[in-house]
Amino acid sequence: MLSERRLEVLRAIVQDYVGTEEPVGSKALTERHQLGVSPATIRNDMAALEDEGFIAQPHTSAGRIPTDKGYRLFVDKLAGVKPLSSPERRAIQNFLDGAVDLDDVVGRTVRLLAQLTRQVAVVQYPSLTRSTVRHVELLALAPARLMLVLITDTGRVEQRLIDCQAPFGETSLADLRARLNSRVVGRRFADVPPLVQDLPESFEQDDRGTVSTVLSVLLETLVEETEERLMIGGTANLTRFGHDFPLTIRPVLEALEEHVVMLKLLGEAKDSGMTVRIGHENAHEGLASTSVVTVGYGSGDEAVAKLGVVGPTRMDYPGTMGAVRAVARYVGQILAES
Amino acid sequence: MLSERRLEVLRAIVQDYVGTEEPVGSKALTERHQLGVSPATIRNDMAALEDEGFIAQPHTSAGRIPTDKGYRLFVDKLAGVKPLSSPERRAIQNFLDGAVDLDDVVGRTVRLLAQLTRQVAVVQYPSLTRSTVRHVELLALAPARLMLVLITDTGRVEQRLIDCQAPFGETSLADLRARLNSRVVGRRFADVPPLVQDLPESFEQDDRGTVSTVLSVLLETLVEETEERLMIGGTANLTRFGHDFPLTIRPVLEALEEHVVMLKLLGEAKDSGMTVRIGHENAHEGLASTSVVTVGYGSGDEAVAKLGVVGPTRMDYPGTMGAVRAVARYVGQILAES
DNA sequence: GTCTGGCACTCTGCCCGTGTGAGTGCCAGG
DNA sequence: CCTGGCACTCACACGGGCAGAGTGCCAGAC
Repeated sequence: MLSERRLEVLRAIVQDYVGTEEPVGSKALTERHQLGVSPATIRNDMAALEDEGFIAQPHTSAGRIPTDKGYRLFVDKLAGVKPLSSPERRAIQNFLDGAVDLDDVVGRTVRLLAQLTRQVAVVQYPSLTRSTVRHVELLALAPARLMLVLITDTGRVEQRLIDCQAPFGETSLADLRARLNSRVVGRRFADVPPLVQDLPESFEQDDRGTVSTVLSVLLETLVEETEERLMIGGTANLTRFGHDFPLTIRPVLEALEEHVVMLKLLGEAKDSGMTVRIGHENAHEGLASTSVVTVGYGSGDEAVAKLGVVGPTRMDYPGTMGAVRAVARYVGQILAES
Repeated sequence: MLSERRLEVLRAIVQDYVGTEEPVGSKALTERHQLGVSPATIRNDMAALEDEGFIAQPHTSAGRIPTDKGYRLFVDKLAGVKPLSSPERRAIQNFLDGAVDLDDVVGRTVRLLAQLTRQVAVVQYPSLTRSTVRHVELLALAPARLMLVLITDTGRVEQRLIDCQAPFGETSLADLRARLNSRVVGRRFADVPPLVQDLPESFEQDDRGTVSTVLSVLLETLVEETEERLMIGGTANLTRFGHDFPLTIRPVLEALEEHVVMLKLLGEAKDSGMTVRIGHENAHEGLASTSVVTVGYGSGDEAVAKLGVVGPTRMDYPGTMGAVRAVARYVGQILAES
């Protein structure tokens, strides 16, 4: 087990390295922090920390930098979550309050998070699996052509075109619309299928085919749209990444553009509470030099989606975690109100 | 006026520079191209081209590189549009044919264009101003709370919540829905306002307020949503930009994220035909080192939106223009079919 | 046992001078 | 008007030398 002071040394190394972006040496450490011991002692501690794999030196006779494992220890044991200042809190609230619809909320959140953390922000749209149905609408565009519109409680609207085998009368349409709504409004997506299974039976022979088609399209929409969407912003912040540009940021940009990859990444994080994945802990190779801080957010107690930031492993963890948590809270509030 | 050969020299310089990314000298030129004259002669021609501002040298005694003005001349007079190979065409068609809805069409188009040109792709969603109304739906969510859903011929759906001053009966609602649709379906957005102006008068006193509110929300939606949306992809290609990274690509990334900026950029381009804006011809400062190739696309004869790519001024203009034009055509076809 | 000061050692980064090569401009002659 | 020749100019790569930061280790103090 590491002594108290050695942990303190690690903390100091992380802090200094995050601030200066340069390997930090024993002398500089004693100057900037009140450790109460001499550089020589620090050197011994550093050697121990290096043996344990928490820090490393880029070249012999350079200062030390934290390893992924070092950051991990720092995040788990040494760092708190730094709360935002109250002007910052106010700014967040003001900025988010202006949103007019769901796209706007997500868009503003992304920009906010990117600005606040000066990193790349990722915000997942509220997931449909956990949402409930607010309304199902059926329109006849032509005698044998319907449009299904699904409205969720998070304000999303999905539409699907349906070609029917046989014309479908206005009366039957109104009937189906009413019955559908009475059964599914307010329900969670996952709960819908059994509730509508027997609907076709209550219709006349001629209409049953169409009713079945409509139902299957509806269920398909519920499932399909579980593929969640996300919005990404602040990629310009990648330019502050490091000195050896192209090699580092190219794979990151590529990963960010592959929304599938990012969704998988978010999916691997805990549903509630904050998750920090550091460097190689990220499954995706392109993100090996980045850390990802994510947290779930939602309108009620339960998280309906996740948001987070992607930045260099050398990031200000307490600050970033504070910003991510705060933004998630406010977005949750906004969603609950609307 | 420049002699035939000097134009030929400029063309050769542009081609070589685009290929090698290095300043091109007189000797290398005579080796790679059959110009039929000696390096010394080329040098004279180069001096003349430099006097006219078409080429420049980064340092004394380095080769020449084209200036913005040089590229302009190249694009206007010297370069054709390089048609795609037929495998490429087939790939485009196959890839776009798989799209299931508008978002998917736009998403696939962006990815396609980015891959094909190896640059950043920008695709504007089909504009609402030029679209027509396919259906307007009114739903009662609560006695005094309506939802307006607007469906366009390009497959977009917009919804708005409306709080009414007074409860609005189901009969009146059906009435309003029917009258609205009979008047506006098939109309262009811009033509709608005069067509619905007198609607409130035909309703009973009690309902007039609500009808007016609904109309104003509808008109607002038509106008508001004229703010067009766009999708951007292929930003990872920016890493192939140049040697002096951060300074060059940072402003470009920033500009790309500001959709407002990009929309303005697209707006400045011609509505029909291809537009190429080279370097400083772009109003936005961050894009001074990029060229933007755009073209309108649409389901019919008329363009409903634009798409294009953003790349370094040193780009393969004929190839890029060919890809952009081809993609625009196929997207137009897809839109027309759906 | 633990901390400390001292010392020798090892690198990296920087500066500087040199040399080479690519490229130019100019000029005189075909 | 084209060409070959020639002198000139830089950017860039190479290599030595120097300074500085940082380390590891060891012997001695508390």
